Amino acid sequence: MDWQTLLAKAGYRLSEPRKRIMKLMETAEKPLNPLAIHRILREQGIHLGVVSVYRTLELFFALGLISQVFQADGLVGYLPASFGHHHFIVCQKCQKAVEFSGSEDMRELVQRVQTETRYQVSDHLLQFYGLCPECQALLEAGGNS
Amino acid sequence: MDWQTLLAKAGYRLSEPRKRIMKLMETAEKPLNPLAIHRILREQGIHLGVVSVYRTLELFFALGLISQVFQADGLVGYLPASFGHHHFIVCQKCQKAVEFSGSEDMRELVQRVQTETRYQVSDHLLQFYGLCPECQALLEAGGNS
DNA sequence: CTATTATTGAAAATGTTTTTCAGTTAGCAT
DNA sequence: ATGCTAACTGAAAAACATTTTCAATAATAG
Repeated sequence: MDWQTLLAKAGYRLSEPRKRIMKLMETAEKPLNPLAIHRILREQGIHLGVVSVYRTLELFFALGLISQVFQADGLVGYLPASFGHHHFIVCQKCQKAVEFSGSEDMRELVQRVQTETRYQVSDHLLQFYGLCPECQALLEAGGNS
Repeated sequence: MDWQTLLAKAGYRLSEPRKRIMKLMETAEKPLNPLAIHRILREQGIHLGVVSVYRTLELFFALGLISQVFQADGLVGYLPASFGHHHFIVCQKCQKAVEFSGSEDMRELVQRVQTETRYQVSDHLLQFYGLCPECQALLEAGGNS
């Protein structure tokens, strides 16, 4: 089920700004924050107000259509969220973000944390940082000179 | 080694605002953001500028003396960071945050992510959300009525 | 096609963070 | 203990980011 169907089923309209914003995020390789989205779309000649960006992101995030991605520089950006449980890994050099799946591997850790803290775990935030293949290759090419 | 020694060894001074801010975070059970820290200290009769709060948090974070804690409501707060590898679990009801240790349990996941994405993992962001013992107890007490 | 109302964006308002710079203070040397 | 230095402070201003207000526009159901 694509995002447009999900949006309609949730009772929201498919407006032009919403389409443009989602399309931009779908074609972006790195997370984009509200002001960056606004600037880029303006540069592309698409006329929209910054408040629409904020509202759209807020709605899409609430509906689970997009995910927050925490960049190494402290900024928070957004990228489309695929169906099911997923997280992102972000390149510390070029900010390119790629999704990886699931949380099956964390069961032991969750158990330990629950035992250790006596909290009842219900959710988690997980993200990795590292170097993407391309930046690794650049680094290795530079390292050999 | 306590935070004061670490700060001195890094070449920074132990000013009154810095002491007050750290003390507040040390006695807080929930993460505090810059404006909350400023407000609370002002309410306690401690006169300091909001810019000192921002600068102090920035420095302490850079030195690893405090950690960012992502609250369920989307806000980011800070709490003292203990030595070594650690993360936080935050109560979704009362915001109380407790630290838990380490990342030994994540080795398998890291391996899988590296294989899956071909990224070279160097860091990660991990936080859990759930109910603290006290809120669990309150919920159970309410559930039985 | 029309009517309805969700959605938009400009402008204003509000909130947050950073810069500037003169005054204050932590801590080192004597 | 005292003096000195430069790190640090905070008020004010500036800059930046986000939200509110409200009339106009547009998506979509009938």
